[in-house]
Amino acid sequence: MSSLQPVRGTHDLLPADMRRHRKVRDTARAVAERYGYLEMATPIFEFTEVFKRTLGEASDVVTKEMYTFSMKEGEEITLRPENTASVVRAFLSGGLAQQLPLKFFYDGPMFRHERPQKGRQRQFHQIGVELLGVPHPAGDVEIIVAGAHILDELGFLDDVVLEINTLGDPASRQAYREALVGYFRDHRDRLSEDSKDRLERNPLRILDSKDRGDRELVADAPAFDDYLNSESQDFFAAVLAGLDRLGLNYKLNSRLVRGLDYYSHTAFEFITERLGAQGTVMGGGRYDGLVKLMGGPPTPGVGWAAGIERLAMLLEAEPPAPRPIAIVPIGQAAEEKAQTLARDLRRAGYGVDLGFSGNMKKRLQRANKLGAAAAILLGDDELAEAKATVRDLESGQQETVSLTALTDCLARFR
RNA sequence: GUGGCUGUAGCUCAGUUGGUCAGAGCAUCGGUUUGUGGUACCGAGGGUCGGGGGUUCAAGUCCCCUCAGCCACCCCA
Repeated sequence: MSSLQPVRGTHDLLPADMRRHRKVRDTARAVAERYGYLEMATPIFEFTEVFKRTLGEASDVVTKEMYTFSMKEGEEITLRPENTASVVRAFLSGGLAQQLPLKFFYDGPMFRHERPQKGRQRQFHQIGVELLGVPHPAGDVEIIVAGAHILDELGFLDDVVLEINTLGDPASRQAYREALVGYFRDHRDRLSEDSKDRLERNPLRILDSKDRGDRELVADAPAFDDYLNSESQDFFAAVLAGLDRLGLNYKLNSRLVRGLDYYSHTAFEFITERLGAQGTVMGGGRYDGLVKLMGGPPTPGVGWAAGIERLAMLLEAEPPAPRPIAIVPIGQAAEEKAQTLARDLRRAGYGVDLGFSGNMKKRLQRANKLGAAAAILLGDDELAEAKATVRDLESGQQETVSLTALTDCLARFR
């Protein structure tokens, strides 16, 4: 392997990629702010314990996907594999429990040592929102609707379906889980290898197995509905009613589950067919047990996270690069004048390209390549009269104006 | 982590049964045009054929290992 290759599963974001990412981030942040979700950021690493405790010792992420480092002082730190645990940690560190409810938006890199694939990298980026302190189904509804709103603003709500399910409250969950484990234990020999493993670590996930044999077993497995107590049923019904009221379509999917114990009630994913197997573009749910699990006061929470790379891939239009105005000096005197002119125009708010070398032809070629909207030709002829020639690079038309009138003349290229 | 496919100039690719097979288009650079870009024409540079090892008189072409990408599983955003 060449040391000049980027580390497996990492990618450089060159300007064109960056523009797509920024489009996603900026759109998401702007929409989130309309719902009152304010941007915040946590460090990209935390004490390993923060993730171990919350994600569960047995979870895939903790057992094999974390980038963990031992520091000289004996501390163990981990590059964050997701952001919810960090946000809750910040909530507790900052003593924010007095200010509920809280609404946060974040974006940033996450790290997971998985096998790379399209839409799945080892360093990837997420945007996300968290709503803390709201026990009502209206909170779930707001979170989901805000997510849909972002997808809509990005232009691909139609390419995505919202799948939703309930995991019930802890009591319902526990009862169902026991019934499920009992059922699958009785048929253990018919389970796939993967599912035998899941049976110990995360039995609910068996429901979502793609294995044929598993699916046959699942078909006759106990149904969650029979174990949902009335409170849980009412809660879910209220969430769905809220979505209905706001006109957001969804598809019930009883196989959609979350493995971790702190999850409860609502679980949802926005899924697209356009990205192959990595079709989940935004996913989240309610995590009423998390804050307490981390040692804080019992505090309900709901949120989602979305993969920026995946969303960026769905973007139809290439976000355009900024179009500068090119200054093309001809001759030594003009070159010096061009520097002060560039300064003045930039201060006036224009994007200005001033090349460092080359004759007129070269500079015009460069201006064209950059997509410059206009070129300002500065030669001896113009300088002698304190004028400049402004050339519209689209139409090819040009006119000579006095330097004092230049800013006005350029206004249409803004 | 498991299985499968792929890897030739900056990019997209062609290279037939191992023997002028190191090529094309685009891009880049130069010229036609020493005050006018985008079009056109002419020309040039650029590749240890992902890397390493092996088989052979001879390997881009066959074998092994390795790295990376892609697809699926797993997991999830």
